[in-house]
Amino acid sequence: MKKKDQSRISIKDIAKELNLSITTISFVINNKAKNRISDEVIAKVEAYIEKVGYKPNSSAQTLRTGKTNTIVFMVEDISDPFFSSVAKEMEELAFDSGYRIIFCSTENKKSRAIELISMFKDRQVDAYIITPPEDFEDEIQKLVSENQIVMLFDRFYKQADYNYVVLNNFEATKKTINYLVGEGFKNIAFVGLESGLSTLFERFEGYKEAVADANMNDLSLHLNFEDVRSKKGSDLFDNFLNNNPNIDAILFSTNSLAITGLKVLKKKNLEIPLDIGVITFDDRDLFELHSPPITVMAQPISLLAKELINGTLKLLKNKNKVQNKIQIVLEGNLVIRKSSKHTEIELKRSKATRA
Amino acid sequence: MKKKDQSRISIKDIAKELNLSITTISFVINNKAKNRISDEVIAKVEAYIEKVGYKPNSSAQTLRTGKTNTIVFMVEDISDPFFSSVAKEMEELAFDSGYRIIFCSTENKKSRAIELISMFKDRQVDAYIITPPEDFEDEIQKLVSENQIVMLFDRFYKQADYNYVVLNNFEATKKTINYLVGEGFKNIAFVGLESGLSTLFERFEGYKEAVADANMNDLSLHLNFEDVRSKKGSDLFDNFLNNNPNIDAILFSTNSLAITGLKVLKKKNLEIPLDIGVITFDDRDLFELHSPPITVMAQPISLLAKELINGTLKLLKNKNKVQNKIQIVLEGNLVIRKSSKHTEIELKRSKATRA
DNA sequence: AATAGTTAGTAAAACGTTTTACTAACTATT
DNA sequence: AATAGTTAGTAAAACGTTTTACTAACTATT
Repeated sequence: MKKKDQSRISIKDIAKELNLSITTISFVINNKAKNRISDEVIAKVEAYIEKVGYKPNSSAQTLRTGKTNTIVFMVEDISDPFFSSVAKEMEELAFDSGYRIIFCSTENKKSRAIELISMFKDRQVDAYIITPPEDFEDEIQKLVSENQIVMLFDRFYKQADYNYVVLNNFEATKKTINYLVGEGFKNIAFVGLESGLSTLFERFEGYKEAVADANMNDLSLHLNFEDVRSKKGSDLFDNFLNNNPNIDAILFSTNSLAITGLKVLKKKNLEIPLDIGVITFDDRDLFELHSPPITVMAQPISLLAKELINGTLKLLKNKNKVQNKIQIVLEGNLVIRKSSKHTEIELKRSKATRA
Repeated sequence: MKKKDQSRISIKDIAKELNLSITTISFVINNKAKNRISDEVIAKVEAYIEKVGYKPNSSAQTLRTGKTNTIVFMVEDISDPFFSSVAKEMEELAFDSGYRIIFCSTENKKSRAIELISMFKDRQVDAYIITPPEDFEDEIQKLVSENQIVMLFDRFYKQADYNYVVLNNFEATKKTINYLVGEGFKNIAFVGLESGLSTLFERFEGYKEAVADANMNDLSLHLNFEDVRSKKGSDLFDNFLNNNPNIDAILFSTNSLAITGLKVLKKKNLEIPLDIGVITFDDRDLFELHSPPITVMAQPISLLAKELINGTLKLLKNKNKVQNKIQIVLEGNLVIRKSSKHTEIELKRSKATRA
């Protein structure tokens, strides 16, 4: 019957079929028909759309309106459970609002992040949720100055006026160290990353302040991002332990660092917490199932996802209006397990004495 | 100078600026200028494009050509490390070929998968890589009959003629069970999912055949997908162990099942492998770091990602030509660790005797 | 009866590309 | 010198929407 039976139906087809103009069809589709088009016609059009299962062509809509209903979520590494679990919850929330999330990984590389942004600009995404790699503020600034909607996640630039959703890393770390001090640990080490990123920087600052408050020394090791999962990283950590035999507890600044670290501790046959207490940022099944279970400073995944999506949707809704920046700082949640309990140590010691 | 200085530059702007037609510009952009447009003009246009940083508007291209350079990757759960690590490698490979991957999670729900496919049809993605949920063959069939490019991943429909990249689950499981038999385990249990999905079905079939070959009994438990991470799942597994006290080894059919299972084993204070040997499908940091480290039947992540992308790109390239189905079956890789070694058991026993 | 206002629509332009069918001007061939 | 072929381009239509500016036919008001 139809000329091109195999391709999708368009507004034009509907208009022809119902003997109406495409304008009328468009008005009905976009709920702009009230007080303009008679109720009967509206009903007729809606019924026909329902019947044939018409769906607008989104590239045509995008071409015309400039909107894509797409939000990009650019993280360091989508296979890191912290990022992928936030991603999954965001996907869920955004879907209900008619938005799609596109995920991608920067590998913490500036050049890759620039390439990705350039590609997404071509695709006219509506908003950018970005976990910026090292040395990226200029690019963020550029994006913002081009009137794009930008939300920073996990790390931000304190001095400037951006939208962000982050953890209170400084306080979370202080709380963690204070807890260790309270448990009676005397030489608390910090294993972090060589980095200017706010997240990592603030965690280290929190550590330093808490340690100083307790009249303890700064015992810290900082690896390069690319060494964390390599032999070099393991070796550096191993040496660090050898050179500082007095260390009786460690805070790992990221979950990847903790995994590398735990492997080394295991190889060295160091018993947790008897020989060394352990705490890490970010919760994972791994830490819960570890023997002994590892105490963690957990980030509120669901809340982070919710704030990111709500914030971004709000920015989208009020685009082109003057609006306040969205700046949200959430608190971390210390989950205490056996790896950091001094009571465990005493238990073991008393057993050893009895034996 | 320009009328609309803030918006992006278009072909029209370039044509006007260089006193050429938009056709000419388009030919140069799309490398169709050879033998048609003089070398000087080509050079001039290319230089200008470079200078102003022109990038084509992709929704206009999509509207005109029907292509989006986008591949959707629909998995069960993007926060499952198995899927997210495949996703990450695919993203990398696809990027180099000018394609973008869009990830999304079905949660193994048919209705959700249908919604997602409908949305992606509106967005005219070029290809679908799908980990289908339960009872989804009709939908896949429909998609294929609409002349869409569809590649199945992880699970497939054996009787029909689809494109797929999967593990040889049957052989992988047989190999695993044969290994356990060789180690001297006598009552080997299988913990799987109640499911018609080929992956899970074949794993169970492999188990049954291997166990029968060894003249052992089928000792299996099958949970519902939604119970795996819940208390109900743990309780069912706990009861299963209580009701079958003779079990001396377990194969978990997925990594999530193993995590649930390991938590229960820990709570019950069962020692691995002394009280019970453990093997699971899929490798994760968790299994390597576990005490004792858990033996796994690992899937070849990088190879899976490579085959998926190469296969899909090939399908895209030869679209509308007659072409063979892409049907790839990869072998699993048994990584033996202490959780399944009978030598470990003997070591412990001899120690116990000496004590 | 003339005028103003309302109702129920429509025509046409535009978003930015790609591609088909054309052409003017030159060059080579008889 | 006429013709055929080639070179180097261009005009215009089309993809499927949204939206502005218009209008014909009523209805209400003076």
